[in-house]
Amino acid sequence: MRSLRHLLPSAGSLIVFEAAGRLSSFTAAGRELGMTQAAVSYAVRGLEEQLGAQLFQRRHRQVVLTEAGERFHADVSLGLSHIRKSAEDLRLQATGGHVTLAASTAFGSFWMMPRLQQFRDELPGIDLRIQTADRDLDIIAEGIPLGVRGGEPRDWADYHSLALADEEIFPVAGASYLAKFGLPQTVEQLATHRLIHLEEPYREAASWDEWFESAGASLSDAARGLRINDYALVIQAVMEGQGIALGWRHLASRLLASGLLVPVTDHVMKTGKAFYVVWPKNRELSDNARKVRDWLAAQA
Amino acid sequence: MRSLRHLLPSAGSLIVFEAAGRLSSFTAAGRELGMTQAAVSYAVRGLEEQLGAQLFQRRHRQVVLTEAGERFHADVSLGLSHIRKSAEDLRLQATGGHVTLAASTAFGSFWMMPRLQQFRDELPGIDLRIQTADRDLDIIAEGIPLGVRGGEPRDWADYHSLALADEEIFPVAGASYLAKFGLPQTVEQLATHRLIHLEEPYREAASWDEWFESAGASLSDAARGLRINDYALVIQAVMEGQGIALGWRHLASRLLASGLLVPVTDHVMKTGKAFYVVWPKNRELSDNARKVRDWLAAQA
DNA sequence: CTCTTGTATAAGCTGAGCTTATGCGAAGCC
DNA sequence: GGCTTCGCATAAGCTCAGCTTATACAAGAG
Repeated sequence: MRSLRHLLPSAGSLIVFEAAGRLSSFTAAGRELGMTQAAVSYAVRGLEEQLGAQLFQRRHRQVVLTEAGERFHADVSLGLSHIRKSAEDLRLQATGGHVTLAASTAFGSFWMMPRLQQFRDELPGIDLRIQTADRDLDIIAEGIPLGVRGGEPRDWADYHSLALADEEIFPVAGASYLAKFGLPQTVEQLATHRLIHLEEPYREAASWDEWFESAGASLSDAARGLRINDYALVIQAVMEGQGIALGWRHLASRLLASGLLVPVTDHVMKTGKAFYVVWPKNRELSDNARKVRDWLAAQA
Repeated sequence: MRSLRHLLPSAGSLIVFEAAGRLSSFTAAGRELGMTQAAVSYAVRGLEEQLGAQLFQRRHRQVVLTEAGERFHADVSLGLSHIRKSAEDLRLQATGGHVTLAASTAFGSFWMMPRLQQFRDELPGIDLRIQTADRDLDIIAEGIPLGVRGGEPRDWADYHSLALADEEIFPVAGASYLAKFGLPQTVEQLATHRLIHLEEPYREAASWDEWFESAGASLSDAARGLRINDYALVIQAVMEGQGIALGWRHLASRLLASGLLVPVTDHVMKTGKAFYVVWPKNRELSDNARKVRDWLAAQA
């Protein structure tokens, strides 16, 4: 089986051939492709010579496909249109219509979803796609224009970044839990309640131990309580009254505002880290991706 | 809708991309395509830049398609394989396996068919295709390598030619006709019989008038008798006893030898013309086409 | 630690892929 | 019939896209 590279004088001559056959004219094909008639003539002739078959009958001021040319044209036309559609989709995704944002499930659910209507109102015509994952995606490698990450920008040498929110962590409980067990008034009381622990396998997240330490206390039995490996599920459990969990302000703020979640104690742990929208240094953002980035930063 | 020519850095980069994705290696792709690894790297990078999307993750000693790259690869692979198949078929037809011979229906039926087994025995492995038509095809324009024509080579400036048979014409009848009406002994008697006239719309063929004139006689009522516009049908009618028709020696010889046709009178009209195998001056014959040509000429 | 090997990239080369200009011929028009 | 139009083929010339060779670097393997 021979490669097309050996079968053809150049792959570009296929594109030229397709246009000439469709338009029955070398001059019209040249116009469409931004070339001269002479270049089209040479390209078609090169193709005919390499394939050893006459593809066109040359008529007065016109060319007509031979029978063999007709068959070949049908196949080439089908193949190229397939490829063109795909290339256009890919380019659209990369440079236009679609913009993909890679983020955690929790960010998607609790930060972006409550703001989606606003996003649509302010940036109509941009098709935003959230790609969630249980780890921070290598968006450079994946060809995704934008991501949201927690941490410190100095750890991401290949990325630009803009801050979205500082990392502020405090306990949150659901109303039904508090109605049943009462609201803890002090850090010490809190330690006696049911605590829900987040255990993400890939992302580093602050734990209850760290929070109590930041409050100048200690948790005597760290093993007690529910353990869940997805923060979105943690929040669901809290709202259903299964216990108290640590809340990240930027994620919990909408739920707090609506009363679905209630802050517990007045101690807030500030890690010094923050959440950022990031994008690759090695590639220019499309106009739309830049707009999405700027919109995100404006929510800070 | 943008042309592929504007969407891609070069169409050739599609072929390179297809191979690299299939082989997960720029070095292996270069080997297959007869290029260096560096050229592959540049081609893929050009494609990525033009499309604005990362197609591969670069790993140690390996490349892996991104999700976007996978989708694009599937489409490119499908499109290119479609085109490759077609190009291979076309090239095979033009240069190898298939050889097409353009000829009249009569030549195909009465000259070639009786010799086909012999052809196959002597030139096994060549797929000969007879393309019949009611006129002499412009085989240069149609991209057909060989043709059979009656006439004079000086009328075909663009063709080479080799003689197959002189044009010799005499009346032939079927056995059932002769059993019923008797065998005409003289040209004058012949004139009283049922004569079948050939009226081809495009090819110039000798008529009964011409034949009688060559025999020094005249046909008093040229309108009398069956008129048929296809010589193969003329011969069928003769064999079914509908009348007597003019026979061309090179076409009728096998039928005469088997007794299906009987020569009438001993007058033979020689036009000074002949039948030739012809092929275009502007293009080299493939090996197989040359073999077919030589085989045909050897039947003379 | 050394070695292997496959990707990226710099520097340089060259001929494929055009361009401009012109010739030719088939149609159409008057 | 002569004249005009215009689209294909082809000659001559140009140039930069598409390579090549050489080298740097890094991830694995042993």
